[in-house]
Amino acid sequence: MAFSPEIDIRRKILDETRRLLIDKGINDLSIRMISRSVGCSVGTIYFYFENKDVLVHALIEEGFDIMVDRQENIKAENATPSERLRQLCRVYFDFAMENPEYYEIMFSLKPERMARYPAEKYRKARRSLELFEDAIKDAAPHGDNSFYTSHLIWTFLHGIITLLQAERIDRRIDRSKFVDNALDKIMHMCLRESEVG
Amino acid sequence: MAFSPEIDIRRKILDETRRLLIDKGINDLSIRMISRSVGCSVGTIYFYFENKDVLVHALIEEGFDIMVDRQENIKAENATPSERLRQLCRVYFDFAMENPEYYEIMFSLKPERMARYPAEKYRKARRSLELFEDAIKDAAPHGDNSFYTSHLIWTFLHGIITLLQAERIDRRIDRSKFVDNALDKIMHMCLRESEVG
Amino acid sequence: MAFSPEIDIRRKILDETRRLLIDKGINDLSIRMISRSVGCSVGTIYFYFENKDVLVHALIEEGFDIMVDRQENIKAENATPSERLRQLCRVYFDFAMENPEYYEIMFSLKPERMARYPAEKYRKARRSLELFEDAIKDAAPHGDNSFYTSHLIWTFLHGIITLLQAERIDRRIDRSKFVDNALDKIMHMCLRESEVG
Amino acid sequence: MAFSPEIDIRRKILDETRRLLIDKGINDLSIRMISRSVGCSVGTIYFYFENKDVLVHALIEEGFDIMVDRQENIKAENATPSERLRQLCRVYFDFAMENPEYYEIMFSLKPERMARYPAEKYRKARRSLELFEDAIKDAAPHGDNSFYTSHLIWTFLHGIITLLQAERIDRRIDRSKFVDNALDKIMHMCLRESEVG
DNA sequence: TATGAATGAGCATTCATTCAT
DNA sequence: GATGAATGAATGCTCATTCAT
Repeated sequence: MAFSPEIDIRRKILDETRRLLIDKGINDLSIRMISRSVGCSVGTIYFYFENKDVLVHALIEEGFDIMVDRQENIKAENATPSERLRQLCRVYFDFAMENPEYYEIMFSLKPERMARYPAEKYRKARRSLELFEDAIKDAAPHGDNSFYTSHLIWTFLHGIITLLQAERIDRRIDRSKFVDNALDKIMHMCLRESEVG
Repeated sequence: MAFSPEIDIRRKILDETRRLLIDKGINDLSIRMISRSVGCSVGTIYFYFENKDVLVHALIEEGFDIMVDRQENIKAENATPSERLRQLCRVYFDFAMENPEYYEIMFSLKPERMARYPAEKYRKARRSLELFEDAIKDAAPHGDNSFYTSHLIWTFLHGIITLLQAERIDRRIDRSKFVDNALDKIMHMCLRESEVG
Repeated sequence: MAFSPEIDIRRKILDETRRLLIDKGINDLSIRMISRSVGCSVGTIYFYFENKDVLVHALIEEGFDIMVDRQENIKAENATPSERLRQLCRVYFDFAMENPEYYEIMFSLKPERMARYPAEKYRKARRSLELFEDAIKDAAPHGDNSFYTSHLIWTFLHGIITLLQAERIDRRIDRSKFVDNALDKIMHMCLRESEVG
Repeated sequence: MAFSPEIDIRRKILDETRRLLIDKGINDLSIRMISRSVGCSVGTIYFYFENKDVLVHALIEEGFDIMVDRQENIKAENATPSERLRQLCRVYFDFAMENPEYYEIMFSLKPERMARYPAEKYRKARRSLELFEDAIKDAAPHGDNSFYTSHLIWTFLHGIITLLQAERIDRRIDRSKFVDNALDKIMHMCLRESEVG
């Protein structure tokens, strides 16, 4: 009971789209390009995805699935709460740097430029941030502004990620040290924030 | 030495392009549209600008001119160095929020997706960051990592700006308070960084 | 002798097609749309109808069935022959105005632009005109040009109908009065035609 | 000072469009088809005509120009008023039969299926009908319902024309006699109408 | 019977760019 | 300097139709 050579065209469409996203970006991505890459007709794309936005939405969903899955499966039984928070940040950062195409459509698309991401799917998108919140609560249990703080951490991470991906960070700066240092500061901020603020 | 009735078509092209950029965004900006707006032929655009990328580069340059100009003209004679640093951040943030389309082409375009921004123009682009560095040196004269710190501040600001512009920040969060709070933390970080690190 | 749950898919296809024809028009009617409406696959449509033209022919046939049925079932036992003729005209006119999309495919499609309407089906199409002929014979029994006259009446009715449907008739003209008046003239013509001509 | 081989592309586009309209009809007319026929690129069509509707509108205008011109230039100094009216009808009929493509877009397009014909152009479209009105006033000066009557005549002519063009008229009917006979009746109607009504 | 996956050609429209004048 | 005519390739998307299962 062998698989046909075209194991799963839907899958192939998603994969090729992702691949193309990396070097073309969302704006220069076209259905025809994808169909050429996949080796099928344009019509076939439309058979699996109602339109271009729906196809991109499917990829966004995948991205959140993968990222949140990684975040939830951090193995750190003996780690201190603050070590866990730091690992969460690392996982977020690493996911972004390893999957710039996912990251771009997940966090950089301006809503006015494409159909609104369906509301029901937003829950998963929010899950990532909730994990930050939870970890902050654990690391600094006396504070109650974990919601606020999680956004601070997130925006900081996002800034580093996007400027690195846009190649705007001076090459003299050691990327790894920079991130570690930034995370140190984030950690510190969070503790003070929760203890004091 | 009279001016021709069309004082400066090149100027007019840039002005109209800027205007169009602001309400259409870079991706919906077309040469034809610009020529229609300016009231000249497409050919004329190509007379002054080799191609679309060159025109966009000119816009990027203008963006930096405007922003750096604002940063350099902060009037704060009696302000403390740290107040000045804070104002610098504010000016950067405000420029970004008031000119999202400029900000996007200045900081979010991925270099592999368009003709390389000419090396000589990068100097002006770097000038903005140098102003941060200088302000940090003043505010914390004993440290020597102002280069590093300026990048930290910058990435933080950039993260907030881009997530706000992509409408990813929860609406429950008061934008103004969030930014002020973030700036407080940035300031604090910088001083400790410079004093201690 | 139980019916299958899908009593008659062919019937359902025709019904949905008719429904769609009415609010979309023949040109915006697509096989896919029909299959979606019916709840079957496109293949199923092709199982019952060789191609789109055949399906449209079936619709034309239905149109003639409905119209001729109405014409034949005029209840007017005590009416004079000329009153009956007038009613026949009214029924024709009303059918056309109530079912513009039907009327269009029945009478306005140019034969060179689609597969020839099958010869055997033309009989029913002609039936409508024969009813006019019969009525004219009754109303003016002495003439023998009822064939000719029926065409005159028909073309007149058709002209009014199509110009009304194309919204070319001045709005100041009261549609109902206009038609009544036209019918008066048609009647008058027919009598004279038959008596004199 | 010889003409270039492409005397006037705009003209050629209009001519080819007209030619294609004859056997394809408005619904199966495509810009690509036209460009192929003309031997130019699609872009060239769009250089001369903003879009498909504008191109068709230009043809409609041409049609009215030609038809009204013919109607206005009837030479009939010694003719009686009723002879003049009859000639007007003849010219209308002949124009329609000789130029079915013009006639179709001039009088059969349903407004919901394309952009509204620009209001300012309607004046010329109405001119044709006004000529009928004037002729009726001359032929039957005592009546005052020439407006109404002109519509009657027009609808009658239109019905004959469209059914002939759709090849719905029985071949046994002699087209020329049929029209003459119909015109007789129309004439008669008009006189009575005006005298009596 | 009925399906669903797939195709290839088509649609109107827009684009950056060229080039003779 | 500046124009305007022209192109070829691209865009997202829809279509009638086929066919192995």
